[in-house]
Amino acid sequence: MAAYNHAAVEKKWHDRWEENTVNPKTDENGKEKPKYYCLDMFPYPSGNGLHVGHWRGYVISDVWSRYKILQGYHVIHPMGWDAFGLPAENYAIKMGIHPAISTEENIKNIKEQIKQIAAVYDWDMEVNTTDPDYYKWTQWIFAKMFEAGLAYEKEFPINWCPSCKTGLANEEVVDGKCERCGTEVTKKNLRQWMLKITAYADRLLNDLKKLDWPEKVIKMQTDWIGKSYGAEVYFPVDGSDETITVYTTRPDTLYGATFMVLSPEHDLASKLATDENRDAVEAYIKASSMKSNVDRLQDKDKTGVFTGSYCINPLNKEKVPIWLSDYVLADYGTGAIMCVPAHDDRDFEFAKKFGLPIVQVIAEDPDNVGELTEAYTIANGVMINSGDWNGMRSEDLKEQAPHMIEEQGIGKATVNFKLRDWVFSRQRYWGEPIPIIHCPNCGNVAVPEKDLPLRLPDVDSYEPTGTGESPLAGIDEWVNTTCPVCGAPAKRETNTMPQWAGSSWYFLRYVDNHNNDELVSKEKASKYLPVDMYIGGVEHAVLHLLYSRFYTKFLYDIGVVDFEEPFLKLFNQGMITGKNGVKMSKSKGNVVSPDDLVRDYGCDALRMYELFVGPPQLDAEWDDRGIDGVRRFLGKAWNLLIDSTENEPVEEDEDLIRVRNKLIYAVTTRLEAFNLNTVISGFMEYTNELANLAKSRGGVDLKTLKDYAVILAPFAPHLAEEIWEKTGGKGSVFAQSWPAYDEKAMEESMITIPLQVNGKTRGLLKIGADADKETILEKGRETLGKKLDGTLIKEIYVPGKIVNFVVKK
RNA sequence: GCGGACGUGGCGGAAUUGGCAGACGCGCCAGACUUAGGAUCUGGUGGGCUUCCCGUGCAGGUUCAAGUCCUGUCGUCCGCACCA
Repeated sequence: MAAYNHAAVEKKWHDRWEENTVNPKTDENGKEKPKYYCLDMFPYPSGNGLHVGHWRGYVISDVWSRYKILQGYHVIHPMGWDAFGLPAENYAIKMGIHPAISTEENIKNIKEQIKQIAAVYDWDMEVNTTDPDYYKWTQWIFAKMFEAGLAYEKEFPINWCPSCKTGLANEEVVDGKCERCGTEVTKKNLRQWMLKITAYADRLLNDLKKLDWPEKVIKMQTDWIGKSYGAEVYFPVDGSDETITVYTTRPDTLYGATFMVLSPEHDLASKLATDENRDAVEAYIKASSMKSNVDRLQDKDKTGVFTGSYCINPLNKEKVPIWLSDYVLADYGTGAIMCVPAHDDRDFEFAKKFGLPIVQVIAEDPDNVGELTEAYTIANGVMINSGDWNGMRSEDLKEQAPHMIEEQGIGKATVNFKLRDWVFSRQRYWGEPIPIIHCPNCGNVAVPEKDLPLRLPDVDSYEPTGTGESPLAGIDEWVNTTCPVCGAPAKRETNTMPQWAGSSWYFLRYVDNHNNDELVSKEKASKYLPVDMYIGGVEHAVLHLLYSRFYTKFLYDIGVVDFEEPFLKLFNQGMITGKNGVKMSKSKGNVVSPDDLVRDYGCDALRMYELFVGPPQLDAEWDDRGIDGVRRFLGKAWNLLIDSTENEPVEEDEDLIRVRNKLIYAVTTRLEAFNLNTVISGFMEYTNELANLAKSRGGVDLKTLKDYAVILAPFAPHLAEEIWEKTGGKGSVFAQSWPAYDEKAMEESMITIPLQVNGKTRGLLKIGADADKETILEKGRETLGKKLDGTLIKEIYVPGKIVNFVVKK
């Protein structure tokens, strides 16, 4: 028998799969809903290729898909290309190749790399976001949103990446830096297309409850949406008609409001400055506008300036001074706050710094109120210094105050969200043109459906301009058009969409990718969707995953799909890192390429090692050396199994049946629990046991061989096909069904019971599995002998598990 | 500061309901086969003062029995962060 030659075996089956002679065929018309598994985001063809970290997600989703195929499900496991956007465009600019050309080349390369993984993708379902037949529907969705009033234009200071030379969504700014390139984000006043994702805030929040997603991601989305309950309160400005409206979550502390702070961007900011304070106020407003996001985040020392004006506290009619400070955010709530220094850390700090009065209105013990050394921030106590409210419990008042204020006409109950509308336009070339025409008579008009796709024109210069204009703005013959409504000369919108536009709905298109009349047919959408399990890293928790949910809800509202959530279950796999947990990247020089490993150890070995490195949901440091162990295991399995097919047939016996069942049990239950790393160790453990049995028997029996081939197939498909063929099996191993296990057959005739004295193991008792309690205790006492010296107080026997003697010395 | 996850041999990591801590693998040690070994195979491998004792970050607690449950505490990593 020849030793395991992975290269020969893998080439053989790779070729057969390519020739399509033995591909797994699943039953399209099975009675159960097909299972749909998908990677969290399809790859963007960047030109860098895949590293071993990318492999992990692909392998996990493939193993699961193949397992479900073997269980008889019709499995949808598609793949496609997220090819618009910055990475593809930046690569093209760097290489000096038009993005359309470099994208096509990169797709070809990365497809070859993905084929190395030997995953069962249905390439007939392939989609590509840069294909006009695809982005026709990306544009169609935008046009529908425009019709529904969810896409609108607005000019305001947006996040601007000076390196990428484009505007960014809030979700794309991480620690004040560009999510893509790490450059510090600045503000730029620009006319933008916005998507009104805030209109869906409540639904996006509430429907999180329906999802089988990791807690962490649910939490991140919940925080990002950031719903809070409170009240708006009206503070008339003393000696003026103006009123300042503030938002507060603690209207119960209204009597303690001793000053007001407006953000420097507030409409009234400079208006409120009295003559003697005007210079200081104007200087402060100017200084704030110069501050970058990062400065504003990092510099937590409170600064501020007094306007000279006062408001009237609507409850106690006290005069309270109005200040400006940049710790108040312009775009949250009303951009103005009432300050209760006694019960808010930030207000406390501000009051201390500028010598403003502090009035405590909640006390743990009203009869014993000392001076506060820090803010008392929890609503847990009795109201004091609060007029009619004195004596009430603050936790009750916190609930009632919004309505009491509303009845008095000095405010109203309100909810607020941190979620902001989505800055949707990009000043870049490589994206879907926004299908809007600006008409002097009709205003903004959506490009009619019959004119979609609105093709991205070829240009000579596709580099970003940096002026806030897209490169498309320079193409007069494209920009100038006529209004589809009135026929007047009009101009096209020249901004493009962000990369998220194409990736927010691609999972819908896979199942009906050639449909020219609809985004997806109703029948196919309801037959195959939503996605049963979505697999990927945590990095899209508030980007892609939030956007896709929003898109899906919108498409539900306009009747395209009949479900509101796209991904029922989400599995977050951990990242594969280089040494010391450093993220793999070209610049760090710690990228491990799968190519050499596939050549030297085989695809099957690499697939199994990707799982064996650690629990799939945790990060794992890559260490090349570990793959030796998996390769040795496959060699052992080969020797055992192929030998057995070549030697005299072996009859099955009790021991072989027992180990076979234990193996199937271990693999099945661990797979079901998604403990993929321990599935591999289970294979190793029981393969060693089978090898021991095989020594005296000259091999293992045919049933064991066949079952082994089937359960190995999701993990090491090449080797499994080879074993299956050698056992005389017909067709592909993937046409077989997953074997059942018999728990009865797993039982041993002799069991080993640990004998403990006072909870510490002091001996072992090997005894027939049918021995009764008395026998076991007696034999146990005998075995331990003088280790039991002392007074025996208690004997505990847990059937089949353990014996514990409690002895007093 | 808030929220979450995690702390187990030299390393990656195992351990249903509390029931033999360290499965499986890497590495290391010894041996076999070899002209050779960074190939392959076999055996060993938590620590110690080795008839016995100690060991799952640390300190307590509950229990016949704790990696697992409870209280406190320290550390690492991640996410959010002036959201009123």
